[in-house]
Amino acid sequence: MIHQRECPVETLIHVLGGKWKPMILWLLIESSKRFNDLEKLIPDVSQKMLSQHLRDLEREGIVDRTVYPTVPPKVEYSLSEYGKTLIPVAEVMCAWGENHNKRKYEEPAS
Amino acid sequence: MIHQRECPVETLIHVLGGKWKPMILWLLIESSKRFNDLEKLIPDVSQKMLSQHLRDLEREGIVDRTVYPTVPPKVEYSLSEYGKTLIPVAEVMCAWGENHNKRKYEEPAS
DNA sequence: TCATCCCTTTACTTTTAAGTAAGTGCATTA
DNA sequence: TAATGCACTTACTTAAAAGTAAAGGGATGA
Repeated sequence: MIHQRECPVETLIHVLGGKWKPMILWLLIESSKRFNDLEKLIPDVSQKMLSQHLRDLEREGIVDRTVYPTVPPKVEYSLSEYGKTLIPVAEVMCAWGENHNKRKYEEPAS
Repeated sequence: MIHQRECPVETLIHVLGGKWKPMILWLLIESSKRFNDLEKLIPDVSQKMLSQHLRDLEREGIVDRTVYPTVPPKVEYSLSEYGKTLIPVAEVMCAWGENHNKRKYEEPAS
């Protein structure tokens, strides 16, 4: 499982690597959401960054983008079937991250 | 396990987030290594970046730094006990990343 | 007629990360 | 005397990521 010269950990980190992508993924794991919903749920994200990161995730096949041709337009973002393969990974990462945050909080002077 | 407002996935990505940290972790999972070993094993890393990322990982408690007061100096970097908690996480991330790379290779025009 | 809503895109600026090159210290070897 | 090896650090430059502000398009409601 472990080779010397390649490090696929980088791949995952690259896919989820932007400043906002983890949060977007997290919210879409919960349920599909519209652009505006995400904008409201992610404090301080700019429309540009949200749009850009959603397009990145779409390009990787992780997120599906469904456009309903209504007026005003409605666009729904959801995890693709492939994107759902990230859920267990995200959960493991989440668990470690939560523990790490707790650890930092408990012993800030180490 | 899933909360609305926090996303600990970000924590992990932040800890492993630099350009070289995943590779460093990967190599240290395999075995402890010296500065020069890492430099040779990671193509194109500069001493500055290697040093900086090692210090980051040390600060997070993931990597132990052992100095042997010999001349020339010998410094060994190894995974700390805490750092070893990252191994299963890295393996899950690695597995997903490998699959993702394969997928990309198989259908580059999706 | 004018503003409104939603989902963007574009042009420009600022911030952050990474790269480059050189230098440090000290003991051993040539 | 000078060069070598190891493990860095510092100062400076460049590249990448993110932030800001504004505009667009097209139907609907006031």
